[in-house]
Amino acid sequence: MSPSGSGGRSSTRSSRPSRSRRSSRSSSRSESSERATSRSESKELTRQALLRAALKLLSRHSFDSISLREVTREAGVSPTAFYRHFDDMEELGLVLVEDALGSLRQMIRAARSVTDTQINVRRSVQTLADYTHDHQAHLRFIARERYGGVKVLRRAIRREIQLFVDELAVDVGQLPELQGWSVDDRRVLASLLVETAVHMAVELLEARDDEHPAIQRRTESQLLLVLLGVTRWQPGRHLD
Amino acid sequence: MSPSGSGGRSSTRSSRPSRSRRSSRSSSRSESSERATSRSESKELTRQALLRAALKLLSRHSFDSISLREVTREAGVSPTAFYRHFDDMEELGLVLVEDALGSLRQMIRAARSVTDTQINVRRSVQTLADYTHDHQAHLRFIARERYGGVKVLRRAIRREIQLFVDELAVDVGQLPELQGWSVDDRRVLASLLVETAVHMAVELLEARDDEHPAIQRRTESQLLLVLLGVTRWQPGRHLD
DNA sequence: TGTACATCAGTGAACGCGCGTTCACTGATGTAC
DNA sequence: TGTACATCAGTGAACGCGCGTTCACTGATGTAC
Repeated sequence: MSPSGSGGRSSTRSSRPSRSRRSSRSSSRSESSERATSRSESKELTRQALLRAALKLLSRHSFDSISLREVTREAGVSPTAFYRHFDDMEELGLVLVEDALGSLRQMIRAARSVTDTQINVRRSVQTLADYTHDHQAHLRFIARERYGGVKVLRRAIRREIQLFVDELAVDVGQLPELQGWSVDDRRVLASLLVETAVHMAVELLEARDDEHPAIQRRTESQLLLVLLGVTRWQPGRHLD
Repeated sequence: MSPSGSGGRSSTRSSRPSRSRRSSRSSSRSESSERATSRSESKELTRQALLRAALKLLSRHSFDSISLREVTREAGVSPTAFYRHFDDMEELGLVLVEDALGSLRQMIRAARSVTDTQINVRRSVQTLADYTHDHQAHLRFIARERYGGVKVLRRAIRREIQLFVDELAVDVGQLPELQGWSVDDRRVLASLLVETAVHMAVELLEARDDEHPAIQRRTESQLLLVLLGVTRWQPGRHLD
């Protein structure tokens, strides 16, 4: 049975074509087979269906509490098929973290231009908000598991967020106002910016649509407040 | 069987005296019975044992994934005894949220004096750090379930944190630098301070002991950065 | 104080259910010639 | 192109287990007189 096969157990599931994936003309293009990767292609489709199914379940439950059988049921596949793709749920979880942090990494990169003028703050916040809207499932998963019940996932998320902060710390070092700031001072700023961005993202996920503008405006103000502080900061002098 | 009774299923459990709770002299103090509340007292002990057991399990797992039987096993009580105290796990969870937010409320109150001078920042951060250390289980639970898989808990936590922010927003309004700030501006500041405090708390919970000083110092710097921004903030002028 | 009855916190057996994992299997896809 | 064999993604039955909840119960605590 294919991921979208006729199992008929989960009531509403998006159907995808599981056969006839080759729509190009059948004229022999070359000597190699025209549809050579068919088996591995369909295996990959099932793998993606499992990941998508898990992500869907994770919008309502924490990783800790979803079962292998639930995931395969949602994916339209028998429980045993799972083991063709992952050793266990934990391995699937780590793949999800990687995928999701790809999203988060892009989001944080979009925040890089935050540290300049007021216009940029507003535009960057809008970019972050759009990104959040387009990657709700991944971001919700990250927010949920960042302090969730599965240690290995917490660790993986924590490590990646630290990398974002370090990256942003290097980046802000190029701004004129921050000449002469120590690495530590730049990390202080970077983590505050990242946390404020992440906080906006998770607030947007929790909120009703009509609350979004207020949340974005609040985040804009908070970033401006921080940036005003930056102009008065005396590197290394505040904590003597 | 009492919470600390001879069930003998969970291997290491702290034993508490379940009898002889009256240590005061037996001289008839009044006409009413000297140990009249014995039955309700021991019921309360079991209730507390269930809550404590749940909190202990929640240090390693999310609420979503712990079972009623696990909780009663940890509490040293039969599964059916649970229903003498709570309708279901969700009800127990809401009680835990209330208890834990009592802790968080005190913690945030300790942060109120943050908004003045550098000395106060350092002292307030230390107060928050001490508080975190003393209420690890409650704070971990809040951090985990704030964006966790159980909607009713998320809602309860979210609502209470919003109350903290509002409370702090009123409080900072009395500072000389904030005269003339609108309610919205004060809330912007208050939520930034609360989030920074909460973030420090959860970072401390995740970190090794030797990492704590660095986390506290970073938080001090972040709060100072924000407070520097406050002195340059022009109420209502930044978002025209 | 003593006795007879009521209350009720906690018990233990039983139930049907979904779980993770194993196993031998099926049949379409892929490959060698 | 055609045939014979190999590969392997996905299947379905089976297992033992822990789950939430029900039920009739026990016996210590509480109360009325």
